[in-house]
Amino acid sequence: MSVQGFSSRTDRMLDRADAVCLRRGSRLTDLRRQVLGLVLEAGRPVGAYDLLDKLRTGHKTAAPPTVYRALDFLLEEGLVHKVERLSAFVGCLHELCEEDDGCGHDHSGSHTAQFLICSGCGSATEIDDPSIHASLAAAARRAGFKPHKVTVEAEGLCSLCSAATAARPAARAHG
Amino acid sequence: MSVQGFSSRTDRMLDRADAVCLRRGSRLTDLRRQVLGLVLEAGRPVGAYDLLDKLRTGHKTAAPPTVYRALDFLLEEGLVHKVERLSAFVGCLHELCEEDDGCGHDHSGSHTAQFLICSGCGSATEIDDPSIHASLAAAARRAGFKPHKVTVEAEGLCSLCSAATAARPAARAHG
DNA sequence: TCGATGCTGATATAATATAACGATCGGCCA
DNA sequence: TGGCCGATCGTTATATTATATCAGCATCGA
Repeated sequence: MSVQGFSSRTDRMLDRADAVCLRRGSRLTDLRRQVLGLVLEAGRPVGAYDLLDKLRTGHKTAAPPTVYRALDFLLEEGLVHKVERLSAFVGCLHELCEEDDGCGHDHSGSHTAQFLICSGCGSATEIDDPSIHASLAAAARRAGFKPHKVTVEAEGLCSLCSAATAARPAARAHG
Repeated sequence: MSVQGFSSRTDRMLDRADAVCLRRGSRLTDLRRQVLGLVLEAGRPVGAYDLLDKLRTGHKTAAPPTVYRALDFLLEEGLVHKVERLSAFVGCLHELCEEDDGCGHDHSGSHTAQFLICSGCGSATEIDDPSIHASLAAAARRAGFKPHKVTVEAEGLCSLCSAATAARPAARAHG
């Protein structure tokens, strides 16, 4: 059971994650569930040591390996992604979001992630554009390269920050 | 002047880099030239502290900021790229390679990089696929996102390693 | 000459990630 | 039942990557 109270939305996503793991014969332990919950609640890329701090509020003994091991598991299962440019982690909404039920993607084992990272507000929006994926797959094939894990990251300004910056050049964040 | 002897190929690339900087009004100082030379000679992604070690053979006093400042400059000028997945740096062949004279790409200020990273032999091949670029630009536009720096990294097996692995599963490297 | 700017030297420290070893828990099967 | 085994986690220590800060020095233009 969770020591911390997560939002009901997060809890539903955790239950989905649980089901996914069950189906695959892997175990979403309390600790892993806790870490995944923290990542999901953050709603933005969050660093391992930030997670560690939060984890410690309900788990005094946690140390770096505690959170890194949990993250390794979650990455392996495709439940979270790492944003390389930020050395930070985000939940994979395509796996866990109820709104995305019918998107048809199967992320299991593909380990591919595409992000639009806003340097204004720090958000990272996961896109999963089939045409980017296809172009990359084609280029790899031409090179005789067999891709295993693929990272696509664009850093720039989201629409809100871009509008805000146009209005007042010193703007740092929106909502 | 270089303290270390670089290959004549590297020297030619350094001269090109010098010309590029001159054209832009930036300065490829001895130190920066030295660091760029080390990156180019490596011929594969190389970590900042590896560079530091090499730099120290001819420059006893070098410290981390020495190499990071040089790398920041080189990144800004598009003369090297950072491979995020490896926290390592490679020369941008499209800027510096004589063979690529007529490729028509203008990388200046675009800060985009696409790599095929082989986990077998540690090579990182820069591709610069226009269709990947176009797909990404289109996806960003649809999201109202203005990309500034773009990273595309596929980790997997290059053709040589893939062949070697098929032949003898324990293989680690080719040539 | 003066100040502004850009580059480097040098020390210290922050931030991110892993190694290594032992303890515990559960399942599995002789 | 008892013992083995693999998976998970606790704990300490350390490795790796990156930045902050301040001082010195050169260059350039006013």
